Amino acid sequence: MPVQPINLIRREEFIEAAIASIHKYGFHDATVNRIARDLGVSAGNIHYYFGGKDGLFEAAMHRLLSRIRHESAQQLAIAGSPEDRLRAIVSANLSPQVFQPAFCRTWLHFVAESIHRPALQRLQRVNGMRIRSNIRSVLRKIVTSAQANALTEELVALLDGLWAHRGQVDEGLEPAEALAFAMSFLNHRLAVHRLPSSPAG
Amino acid sequence: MPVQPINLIRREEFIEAAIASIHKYGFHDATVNRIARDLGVSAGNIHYYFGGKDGLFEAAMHRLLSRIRHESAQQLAIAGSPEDRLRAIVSANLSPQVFQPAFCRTWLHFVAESIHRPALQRLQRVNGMRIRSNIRSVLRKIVTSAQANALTEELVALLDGLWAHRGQVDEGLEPAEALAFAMSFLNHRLAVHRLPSSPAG
Amino acid sequence: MPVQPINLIRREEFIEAAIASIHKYGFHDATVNRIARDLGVSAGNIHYYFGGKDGLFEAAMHRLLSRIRHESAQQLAIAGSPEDRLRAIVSANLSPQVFQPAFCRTWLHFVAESIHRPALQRLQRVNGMRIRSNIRSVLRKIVTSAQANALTEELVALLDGLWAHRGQVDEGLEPAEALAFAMSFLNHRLAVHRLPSSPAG
Amino acid sequence: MPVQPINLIRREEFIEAAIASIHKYGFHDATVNRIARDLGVSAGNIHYYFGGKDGLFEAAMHRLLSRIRHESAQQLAIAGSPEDRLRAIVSANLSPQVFQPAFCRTWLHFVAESIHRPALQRLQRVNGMRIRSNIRSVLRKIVTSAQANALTEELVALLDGLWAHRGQVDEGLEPAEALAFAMSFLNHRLAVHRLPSSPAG
DNA sequence: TATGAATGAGGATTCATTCAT
DNA sequence: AATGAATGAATCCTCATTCAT
Repeated sequence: MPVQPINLIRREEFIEAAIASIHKYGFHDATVNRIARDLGVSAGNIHYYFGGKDGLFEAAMHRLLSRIRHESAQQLAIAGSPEDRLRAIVSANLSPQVFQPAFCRTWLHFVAESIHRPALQRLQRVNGMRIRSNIRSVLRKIVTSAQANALTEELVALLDGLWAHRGQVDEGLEPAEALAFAMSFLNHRLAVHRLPSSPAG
Repeated sequence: MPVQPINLIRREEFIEAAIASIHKYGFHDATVNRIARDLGVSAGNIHYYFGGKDGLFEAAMHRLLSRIRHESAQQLAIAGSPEDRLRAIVSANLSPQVFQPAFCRTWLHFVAESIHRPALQRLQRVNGMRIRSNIRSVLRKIVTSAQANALTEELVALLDGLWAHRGQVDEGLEPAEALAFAMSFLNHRLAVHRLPSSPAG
Repeated sequence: MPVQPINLIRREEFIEAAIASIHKYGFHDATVNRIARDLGVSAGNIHYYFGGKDGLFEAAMHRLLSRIRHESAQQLAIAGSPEDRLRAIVSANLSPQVFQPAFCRTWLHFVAESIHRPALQRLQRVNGMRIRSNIRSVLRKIVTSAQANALTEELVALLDGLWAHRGQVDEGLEPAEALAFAMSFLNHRLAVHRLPSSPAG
Repeated sequence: MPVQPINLIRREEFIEAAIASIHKYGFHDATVNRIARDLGVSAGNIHYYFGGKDGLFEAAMHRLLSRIRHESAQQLAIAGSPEDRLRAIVSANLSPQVFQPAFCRTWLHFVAESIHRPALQRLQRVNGMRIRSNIRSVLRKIVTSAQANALTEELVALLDGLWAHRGQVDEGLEPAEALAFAMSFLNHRLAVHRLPSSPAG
């Protein structure tokens, strides 16, 4: 059972085919036969390259989260102020490259399935910790630690909610719209903390 | 094959068992046999009462959404001002009665599955329209129509994100915490609009 | 298990419903539930009146063959010469009362199923012996014994073939047409034997 | 799911096993499991090769009718005069190769089942048209067109009746006997038309 | 008599997986 | 490296049958 990445290009093709199949047929109906057929190869290859269906799906989820992480890294590289960095993270999670139906839908399925699948759950948990850590560390430069914690959860929930929405409907929430909503949230939400006095005062 | 609700009590038992099974085994492994066995009856009954597995799951999703709707109605009944009504809606969606792991997890599965299942999608779509309509109508009494639209999407996304989070981890986000995050969002977010002048000048 | 003909009228209703269901749904899909539902009663009654599905179907086949036998008896009662008697038998088997799609189709199913069902096979065998005996006894008054044997088989095969045809297509072979074919056969076939010398002579 | 005849030999094995199973267990009890088990393979193969049970049965019926057609073609190839051709057709339909219990019984089941199964009905209909057309075209060279039509129906009904008989009883009507009856019919029936004047005067 | 809820065996079918080639 | 035939467990579902009411 050679699991070594002998042929990385081949693996990538399978992973993309898997994501495409989940998007096309749904998680339950994305069978190894269909994934392989859409790729024009035999189903046996999936076991050769990934050890089995679970292996392929884990690789696919890993790939999905890597793409988001990569997008964030790119946007953060050109960001300056803490607020710019925050906007970079949000922007990265909603960029047309990652915030596309196929990705959001597959992510939604992975999140739902991850509950009863340790391997997927681990990936999801690590990713959640990473993004929260990123956001929190930036926020602490702007607001108090307590406020940073709350705001982090709000922001993560908002992003997850937008992804869930995008994954549900074929046409509805375009990246630009989603970004507008998120930026609206961010601007208004941060504005309160920048004020000299509490509004309820 | 009576599809009409002949024996409503029996149907409720099956629906609860279905939700419990999805929570316990996951959507994919919540088979008719397991659901029936956990209830101590024969699998054939599911087809007798619901016409099939899909029928049961549709009824279960319907039940789930009804619970949330019912909770909202109750909380709204005692709410006075528009802001109170808004908090009532948020509070209802995060109350211990509905914001429980079994419900959030099942909801997460339903949302993911609904994409390729017209019957579930319809339920989800109607529910989404209803909650957005509720929130928007209240918000329009506080802020401008444009602001109401944006705020509605932000709030819905936040709630969906919190539900997704609660559905993913067995122990993590308690109803009280989630409510605190949502209220924090609501208070700070509305505060901006209550200010005499925009902070950005 | 009261199998006694307590309520003969009720039994007749079930039998007619069974034949109608076989005609309507086909033998395989004529389930006890469907038969009972079409009659507006509960499926349990079939077991009460007939001991089970097999009992009902045996009764139905018995009824079917009785109808043909009854029709033959009626036609034979008014027949005079041997040739008239022969025509009476043929006419009875193709009369509009018995040579109807529902009967022919059900008969076809019974014949096919009878092979592996002793109870049905016995009925079919007895019926076959009876009709052959009837035809042969009449023929012996017209032709030689050897010729009578051959002609009997030819005539029975012809009638069975016409029934099979009528059972297969919804609209095609009307009783009048079938009767014309059978009479054509009979007249021409008997004509040969009435000739003073063999045609090949 | 390859529907193309990739492995024709394997397909033939399944078809023969299907016919044997229908002969052995009856149509209703010829389950995919039994057919596969009798062949010493797994039931899944039937779906792999034929797409399902229906596909196998359609292929089996097709095979059955092909055999008869093939037999007719062979016999017709060596036939000379119109009457010889007629005898060839009759002889082909009653030859020991095709007029065997397994075939006649399976045919009987197919005919009965074809009523509610479009795919089987189409095969049966096409076959009926072909054989009628063959017989009629030969008969038109011997008798008038009107007589040819009637005689065709008589002959087809006779053959169908003989097949039905052969399919019903395990041992009863041997090919030689059936052929004798059919030839008796043919010779006597044609004799009338060869006479200078009708016997009825 | 009659009902209809409940059963459980048995059906076709799907699918990940294996393995000889 | 790749195929695709073959497997067998597991799934949903159907149905005749039973039985308390």
